[in-house]
Order: sequence, then C-alpha cells, then structure tokens
Amino acid sequence: MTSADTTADDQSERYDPHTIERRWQRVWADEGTWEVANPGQPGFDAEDPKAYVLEMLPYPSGEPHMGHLKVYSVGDAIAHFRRRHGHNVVHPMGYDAFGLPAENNAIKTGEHPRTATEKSIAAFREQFKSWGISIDWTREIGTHDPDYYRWTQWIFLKLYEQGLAYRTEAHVNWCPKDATVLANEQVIDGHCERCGTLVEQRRLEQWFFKITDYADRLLEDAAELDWPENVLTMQRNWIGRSEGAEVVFSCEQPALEFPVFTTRPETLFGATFFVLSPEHPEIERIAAGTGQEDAVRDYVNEAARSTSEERGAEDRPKTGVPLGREVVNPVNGERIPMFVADYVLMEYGTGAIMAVPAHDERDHEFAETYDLPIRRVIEGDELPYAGDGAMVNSGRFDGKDNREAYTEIVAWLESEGRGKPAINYRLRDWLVSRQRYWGAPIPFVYCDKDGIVPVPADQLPVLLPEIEDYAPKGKSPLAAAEDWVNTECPVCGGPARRETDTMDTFVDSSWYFLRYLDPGNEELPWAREVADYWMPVDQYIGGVEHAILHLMYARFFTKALADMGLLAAQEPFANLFTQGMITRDGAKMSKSKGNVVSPAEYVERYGADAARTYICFMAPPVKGGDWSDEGAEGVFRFLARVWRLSREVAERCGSSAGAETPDGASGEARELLAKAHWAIDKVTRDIDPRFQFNTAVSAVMELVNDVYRLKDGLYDDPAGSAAVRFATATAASLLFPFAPHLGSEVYEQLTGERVWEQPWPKADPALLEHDTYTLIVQVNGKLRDRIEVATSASEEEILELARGSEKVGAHLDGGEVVKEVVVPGKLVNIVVR
RNA sequence: GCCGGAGUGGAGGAACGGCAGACUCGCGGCACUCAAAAUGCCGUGCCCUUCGGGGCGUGUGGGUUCGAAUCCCACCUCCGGCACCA
Repeated sequence: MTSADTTADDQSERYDPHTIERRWQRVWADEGTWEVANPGQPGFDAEDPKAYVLEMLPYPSGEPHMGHLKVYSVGDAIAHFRRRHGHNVVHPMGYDAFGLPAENNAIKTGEHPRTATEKSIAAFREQFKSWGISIDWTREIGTHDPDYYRWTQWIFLKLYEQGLAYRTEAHVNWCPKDATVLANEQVIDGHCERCGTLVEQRRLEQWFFKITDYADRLLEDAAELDWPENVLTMQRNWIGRSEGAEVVFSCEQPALEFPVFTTRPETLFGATFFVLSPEHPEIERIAAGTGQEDAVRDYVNEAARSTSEERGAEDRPKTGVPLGREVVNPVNGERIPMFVADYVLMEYGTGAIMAVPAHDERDHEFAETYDLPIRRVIEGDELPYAGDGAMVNSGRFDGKDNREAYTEIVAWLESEGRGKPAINYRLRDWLVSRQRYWGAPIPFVYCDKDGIVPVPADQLPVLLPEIEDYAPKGKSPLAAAEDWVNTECPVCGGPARRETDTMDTFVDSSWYFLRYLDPGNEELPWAREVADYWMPVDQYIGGVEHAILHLMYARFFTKALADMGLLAAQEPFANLFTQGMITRDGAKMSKSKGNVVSPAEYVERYGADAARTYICFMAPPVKGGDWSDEGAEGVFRFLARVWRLSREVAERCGSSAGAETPDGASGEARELLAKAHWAIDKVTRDIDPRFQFNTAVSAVMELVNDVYRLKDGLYDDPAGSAAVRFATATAASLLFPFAPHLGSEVYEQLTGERVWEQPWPKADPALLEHDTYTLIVQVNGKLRDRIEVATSASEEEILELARGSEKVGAHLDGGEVVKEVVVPGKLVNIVVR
C-alpha cells in the first residue's frame, strides 16, 4: 500500500495499537493501578486472599529478548487473572545487575560496569513499560544498588554467625579466561558455563556456604512442591543422596586408618584391592620407603595437570600406580594391595575406595588392566555383576540373599567398631568467592591479630571501590584499590586488609524475592510480618535452565533464613512454571545464526498486545515454540478484527453500562450467549490449572468468529443486539490477560467500565447445557452416523434412534448384533459379527 | 550408559479411553474493487468415487478394550538432564 491510498479518515478506522497502548499505559501509571499495599499500610485489605506472582528477574544486558517477552507475558496473564479473582496481587520487577558480561565489557571499553548496567536497566524498564506489564514499580530493585547489596552482605554475615559460611582451602574449579573460580554447578562438561573455556583445578582459600547441611531437607521438602517433575528430578539427582556404609580399612605400615564409603557393603568379601585418589593427602606418606615414590609422584603430578574433562572422559582407560603397601580387609583380615588411581575422586566420599572388581564395572576394568584378582561374591550373570543374588565366597554369609547380608554385615561391622551405616551426597558446598570486580564485596577483613573478622553490621554496606583497571590478574581487581583494602580491624583497631573477592551473583538472586516485599526498609532486609504475609511466592515463572542453580540456592537461603527466625516460609516458591524456549526456524535464536527477532522491533510494528498474544498463542507456554512472522501477523489481524467488531457493535448496539448476561434470549441470540459462556468456561480452565494459553486464545477466536457469523441476523432484535454486545464484551474481558490494552479499550467502549476492575466472568451452568447434542453412532467402533438427539433422551431412546439410522443399517449387513455400548450424551457403538 | 520428555496435515498446534486435525498460518476459490491491497465469506489430511459415499490415516511392531493419538510391552528417531559419585 502506498501512502497516497491512506486518507486521514482511513487512519481513524484502522486498529492502531500504539495509540491504544499509550493511552492505557498512561492511565495505569498515573493511577498506580498495579501498586499494592503491605499489611499495615493504608489501602491494605486483609480480607482478600494474597497472591505473589513472580517471574525470574532478568539479567540486564543490552535489550530484552523474546525469552523475556515470553516470561513476562505468561506471568502477567496470571497476575491479571488472580487480581480479577479478588486476590491482593504483588507483582514486582527488578534486575540481577551484578555479573561478568558488564565487567568484561568494561575491560574491553573502559566503560564502568555500573554505567553500562544502568543503561541496560533503563532500556529494560522502558521496554517492560511499553509491554504494559502490570508491575508495581514502587518495589523495583537492582542487586547492584548499595541499598540492596548491603543486605546481601548482611545475610552473608548471618550465615557466618550460624556456621553456614566458612573459609577454607580447597581444590576448586578455575576458569583461566574469566580468571575466577566457579561453583561446581557452573562447570558444564569440564568447561566454564559462561565462556566455554576448559576449567582447571587450583588449590585456593575460598568462601563456601554450607548447603550440604540442608541436603536432606532440600530433598525431603521437594516432595511437597508443586513443581514440574523434571525439575524435581534434576534437583534430586544433583543432591545425589546414596545410602550405604562407612567401612574402615587399616594400614599397618604406615599405621593409618582408611574409612571408605560403599553402597555395597555386602560385597566386602570380594574386595581384592584398594584405591586412593591422587589428591588424597596421605599419598606421599604411604609411598615413602616403598621404592614407588617416583612413580607415584609422577602419577599424582600428571593427574593434577589434567583437566576435569580429560579425567572424566567417557572411554578413557583406567590408569593407576601401585603404592607398594597393603591394607587389611576388616571382614576377613585379608591384606589387599593399595593403588593410586584417578578414577577415584577426592571430592566424593573419603577419597578412597575398596575395589570389588566382580561387582563394579570400574573396578573390574581396572583389575583387568592390571591383572588383579577378581572374586565373585554374589551369584548371577557374567561379571561385572551389579544385580542381586545369593552370597558366595563370603564366609558365614554364603547362601544368604545379598540384601539380607547387607544389613547383617553392617550390623557386624558396627559391633566391631569397623564401620557404620552412612549416607553420602553428591552435592558439595557452594563456593561463593569470585575474583572479580562487579559483585557484592564479601564483608570481612583479615587482621594479623584477630584473624578473619566480620565487618560489623552497622558498617554495611562495604561499598565497591572505584578502580581504574578491571582486568583480572589471577586475584581480584579489588586488590588494586590499596586505600580501600587497607582498613582497620573492627576488633582491635589495628591495621587489617579487606577481603578482595566478591560474591557469586547467585547469592544476590537467592533472596531478591524477599526484598521486593519491603524494598524501602532501612532497618532490616524485610519486616518479618510483611514477608510472612506474602511468602511463599504463589506462582514462580522462569526458564528450566535454572532448575538446579538458582532454584536450589534460593531454597537453601529460604530454609537458612527461616531457621534464623527471619521468615516463616520453609520454601520460597510454592508453584513453579517453566516455560519453553522460543526458537526460530527450529533453532535457538542467536546473533551468530542471524535468526534473532527482537521484541522491540515487533512491538513497534504490531503493538505489545499482538506480540504478547502471539507468544501465548503459538504453542503451550510450557513447550518451546517456533517464531513465525506470518503467525505473528495472524494474531495482529485477529486483534484488529476484534477492534473492528467492537466499533461496529458499539455503533449498532449502543454502549450501555455493564456486561450482564441478557435474559430471555432464544434462537441464535441464545446460541451466541451459550458460546460466550462456553468461552468463559474454557478460558478460565485453560489459564488456571492448565497454563494452556494457546487454547485459551483460540477459544476467544472461536467466540469472535461466531459473533461475526451471527451478528448481522441479530442486530435488529433487541435481545439479539444485547447478545452481540455481551459476547463481544466478554471476548474483550477474556482477552484482557493476554492483550490488556485492547481488552481495556474494547471493554470500555462497549460497557463504559474498566475491565480490570471487573471480577473475572463466571460461566453460567444453565448456558453450558444444551437441549440437544450430536450423538455419535458407530458400528464396530467406526463412525457411521451422527444424530441430533435431545439431551433428555434415555438410553433406550438413544439406542432406538441409533438402530433406526439408515446409514447404520447399511453397515449391519445382516450380521449378528453381539453387543451394544451406550454412552449417554456421547455415542452408541453397535458390535456385529 | 542412566533418568526424564516428545514424535499428529504443507507449518505452529487441538483432542476427560469415545466425531482425529479445534484455532492460527499457508494455499485455493468467491464477494467487494476499474484494478490491487485491506476486509468479509467458503474450501483445504491422503487415496478412490457413479458425488450417495467408501477406504486409509496420529514414528514402527505387538497387546489390552465394544472402542486407542490417548493405556501396556518392545523398538526407532529427536530434545533435555546426569554421567568414573564407589
């Protein structure tokens, strides 16, 4: 179309999302429509039930992408839905503003991470507002704000008081490119989660949070959560609880005891050798004086050099070196040789294992390689055999079932003081130190006299110093800020040095949902009565990529904070919804593939309502969805169709106040009202328990299609006209959670009312019932006829009608009727032979 | 290897064990128009058809059932998670 074709008059007749969207956004901003009061504040209504609707907070980098549009579109629909069900809804927004990308940018360009971050925040905020998301903006936070990280530091100190934060030297994952340590959770296949660089092992003094103390509670309480099963499974696997026994092997020369963890204590008689991890602290002592010193040292050094990926490689042959010593098997006094081998990990169990080659695949492989004895102790398939069976070669346990032997052997070990039942976890403590600039400083100082000293709470926040050079040098860039580093000890007043590491940004996001509730509180991170009113989050929405990291850390924090008496909630997120990823041409959107669709571009072209509604319509939100420009445009056309309908209906039917279901309709008017109530019922059920927004939107499309189909025959009759107006207003009302601007516009046009102030419509059961229905008639399970029958018809009557059908008769074909199945309200199936 | 999830038209996707393919896109047709766009309406799984209808169809092969996309078993493919955790 050329501009010459467009007259001024045409313009006013065209659906113009920008005008409509700006108009309503201004109303909501001016009136503070989405602001909600806390307990004790004016306007707070204790009578209403509460709902905390929360999407995962965004990391502000550049501009929002489609994933953001999706998560906030989904969350906003829920927030609107709950509000119109009479809930006090808190729906806040903030920014996970510390982190590496801003800092890496600073290294490249010299731009302060704060400047870049705040630029991004401004862009995010502006776009979120242009999307019309119903956020209470008075609660906005940024985790990089000293008013926020002051409390992150405060919580760190609280954890320290409780013994849940500690500093120790440990083998840690080190990313040479980012020049920082990483948590186990941030190492993917031996590579840095962020930059993909191969991770190295280093031994460093680091801060940890003792999440392992909560392993059992994190595991048990997961059962109570209304979360997707796959997320719960991932968390269970990550915690990796295994039950077994600790068994003590002793070494005579040098005199040492070696506890090992095993899940198969009943195979103890099959232990034919013993293996230590290369990182085991006693290695050198054991090998000393055996003539194996050099070989062992070489092996240990080699293991230290190799990366965790090399060591973890799938088909890597087992290697090891004899230590030249023996340990004694406590069940039979047998001496078995000791080895050092890198298939034993120092981080799990005790860093030592008893090797049972007959019943463990790895031990078997090692025994084959080094020609070590293999002794079967459980009958069964070929070796290595990991199943159950009767015990053999196990002294007085022979012939017993292995499960039974398990219990008896553990009991016997315990009575002898050589073992006990034990539980091991895969979960490790959370390493939180980062040798980077752009994060919350860890609030401690080191004093020669007083050691590790927490910064007193009244001296918080420990502000990030301004520095010149952000480039990592193997220690934190903060170390260069001499004036800042050198301080005085809070205990003795003597000279002391500040901790120069900053916190993992997952610490920031482990409690943000609490700060939203009381963001202005200067005395405490939140007032307990406020948190206890709102918590837990009733509906949390975000990507499944945070199934382990963020969601586990936030659960841990919540439990720890509850244990300190700061909170009643034991779990942060009662319900979790994980949205699927939006792809383009079947592939993840990425700059390198050049298939990125930016929300801003689309919103500019078709409006926020169309963008949001399309996101909800393209696929069930839990699944991914492939972005198609044509499909998106189709939704825009649908919204325009609604808008045009609304103009026409307002003109033809008038815009009387309210949207009550008109009484006394019959014929097509009644049919339309019934359709409207069907849509109410369908949309309501699709939104709430099902999160099937795509079928909810399609139900509204069906309703609108029916209005178009029937309207011309109804305008002239008052009852018909009322039905058309009601159906159209209902469509707007049901569309509102997805397309809030257009929903508001149309609803106001037809009723004079504000849709968000109206309760969510309720389907009238009387209108969901029909006088007749289409009976399906099958012969041998195949559809042969459809008959319109009265809803009131009895089974006998239905059967009579079915038998009487000509089409059915043609298929009975003289066969013998052996069975007739009648499902009233649905179908008849006649079985012939 | 282990643990999840998913395979339905040309595409995205619908379908409490009971009409397979709602809704949308795309495509075809009609109306409006000088014409086009926009809009409105109709059609659109595949094959056969005497136009009444008939056959086949939800990854593959079996099974349960009056009846299976849906439940069960085996297999294939794809996606996600974990992976030397003793």
